[in-house]
Amino acid sequence: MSRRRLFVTTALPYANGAFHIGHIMEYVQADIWVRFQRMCGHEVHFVGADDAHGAPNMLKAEAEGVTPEQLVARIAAERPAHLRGFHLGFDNWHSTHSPENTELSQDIFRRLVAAGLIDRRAIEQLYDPVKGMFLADRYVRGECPNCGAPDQYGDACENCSSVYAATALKNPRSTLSGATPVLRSSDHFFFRLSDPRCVGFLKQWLQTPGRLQPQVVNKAREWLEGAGDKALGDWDISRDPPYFGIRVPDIAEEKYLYVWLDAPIGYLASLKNYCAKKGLDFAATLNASEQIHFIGKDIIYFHTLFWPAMLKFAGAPYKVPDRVYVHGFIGVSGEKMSKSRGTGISPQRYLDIGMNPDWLRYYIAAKLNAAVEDIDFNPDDFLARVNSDLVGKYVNIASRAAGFVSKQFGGRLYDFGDESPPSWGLVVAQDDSIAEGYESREFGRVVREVMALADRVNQRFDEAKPWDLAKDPSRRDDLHRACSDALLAFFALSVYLAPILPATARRVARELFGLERELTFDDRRLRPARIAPFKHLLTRVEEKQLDALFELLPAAAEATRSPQTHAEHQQHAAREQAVSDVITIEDFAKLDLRIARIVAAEAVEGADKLVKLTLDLGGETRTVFAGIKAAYAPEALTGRLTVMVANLAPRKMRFGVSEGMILAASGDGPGIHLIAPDEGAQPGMRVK
RNA sequence: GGCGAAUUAGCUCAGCUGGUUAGAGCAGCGGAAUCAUAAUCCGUGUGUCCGGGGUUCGAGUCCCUGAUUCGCCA
Repeated sequence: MSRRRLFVTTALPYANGAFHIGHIMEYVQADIWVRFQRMCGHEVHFVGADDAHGAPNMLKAEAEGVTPEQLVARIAAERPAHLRGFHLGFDNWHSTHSPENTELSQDIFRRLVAAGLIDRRAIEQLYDPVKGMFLADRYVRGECPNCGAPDQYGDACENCSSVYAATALKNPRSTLSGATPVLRSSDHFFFRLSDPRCVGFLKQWLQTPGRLQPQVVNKAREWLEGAGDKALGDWDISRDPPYFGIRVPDIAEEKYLYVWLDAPIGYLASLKNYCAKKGLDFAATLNASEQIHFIGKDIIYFHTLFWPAMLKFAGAPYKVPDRVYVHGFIGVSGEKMSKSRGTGISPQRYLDIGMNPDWLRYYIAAKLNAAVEDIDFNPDDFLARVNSDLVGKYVNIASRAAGFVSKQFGGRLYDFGDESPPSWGLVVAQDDSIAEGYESREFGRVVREVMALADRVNQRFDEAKPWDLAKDPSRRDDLHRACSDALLAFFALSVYLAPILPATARRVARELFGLERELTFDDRRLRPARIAPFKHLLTRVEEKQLDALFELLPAAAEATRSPQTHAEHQQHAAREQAVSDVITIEDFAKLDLRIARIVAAEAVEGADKLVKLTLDLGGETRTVFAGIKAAYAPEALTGRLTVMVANLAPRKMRFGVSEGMILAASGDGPGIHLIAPDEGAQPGMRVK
């Protein structure tokens, strides 16, 4: 096979928080694929970057009292340790807030202007007069213009699922300040995606065989070929200040490129930054490489319509993506993962409590295929799978055979010469299928095949009965052959698993077989001559480790088990006068208490005690139902600061989902007393 | 609401363009073995292939319909 040159990216994580399990899944998928390509001798430039711009980052930084740059830098500082922790072999990790990205984004914008694909149009938008900024749909709430449901977001109604413009909401208010937004006009730039040139190009781009998964092509075509009110629209790509982003070039006014325009360009910026470090020519490298993006299904729209069209009409040296590989979401125990609510598995915690990253990589690989399907992380399944497959089957081969060779043959493996050792031969014969599985991202199939081979090797070893052979000096040769065969097969299996288990395979190669270089896929046929005394390669997953990983979940389970409302919950808690059992500082640390600003409060119709609160946590907005109607008029609450439990499991109530709980004191008598922080506290600050 | 996807053994999942009695791993049960991190090996599956129609000599696989779950409708 000729040497491929590959430029591989993963979707850029938003730089306002740590990695979550979904990011790690995507990186593991891409990393496995990349490692396999490298093992085949192909040249890969594998890059990522932080997605730094946009309103949410700006607001979060503001809430924390830092600049957006400081916020982004703080998040960026965490990245390397997490990436290394999971053995993710990115060549470069950069940021969209960088000179390269500014240059490339402005260049692409100018070229699109030159191509006649950028329009300037005045549009009317809701504007927050208090905050002094235009409001994206997510920052406006009001009554649904269709069904009248209260407190709906500015884009769609959760009650009647009608879709509308934020300007259509009745009694709208800004979730940032609580103020009533006003309509204001401003000029925006639009990318003319509906231009026949774009549509024509995209139709052809989408259909190229091998470029996209069929499901993705269908989805994209649906958007592309939509008619009537579903027709493809032009894309609003500029924002007015204040905005954290890249300036629209060549105009006097202060306007910024929309974060979604500069984010994918961050792929190129990271490559460019990498090329500079390596002394490579950026344009030449880009053009010589297949450009491949791994993304989640949530951002198909951007990567199959805007992104290729932008690149196409920007012209050389830019080139359109060769392939976009889409994966589904990862859930935990059947629950949907939520970025904001803290459910799911914390990758940070996984590493902190010392769990082996290869376990997670293996489990993810076992569940992944090339389709756009969601997968589920199930703790019991994880434990069973890792322990029985990796320890029970795979490592066991080396563990049971190595002792004989070390003790009886001084670590020397039998020389089979031209003869093909049976177990080894069995394993090696499967190479095409394994390679094809990796190439096509059918990792689940690879894992199944490798484990089936491990089964066969164990079976043959059993049939040879080396423990009997060892008792019969005349059969010494048979013993040597059987054990060596098993160990050679084990080595070949390790080569197969190396993309998935890089750390483990590396130890096998170095510590057992004395191979000091990186493994290649050709090494599957290598027959090492010696093996060092066996030492444990992988420990088993212990249940208590999973308990530690999920420590936050028992509380969530408790909360969902009982149908009591928050109001009752709060009152119930207050009734118990005796001081509760002693807890440790660790127990206390589980509580994530935050300063929250009540930006809106309204009585809940049909509920005696409930007030529906909209809380600003500093860049993040939560809805909480609190049983404080008896003590507080909703109007009196708006604007004040209080303390909330930010990591309380969300609870579905009759009137909506409550995403936390605010703190209030109460005694035997009537009266509820909301907790308020001292002056200077800002929304989002942690209470501890 | 419209469009789409999913629904296969207790659990996690394979089943390509329809073709013999529907499969794997794990768990369970029975047995063997003792080299190995209680790992391994052998044996063991009466599953309404979500329900209901239909096409066909033949359907988990195609069509219609219903249910549930999820997604998209930018």
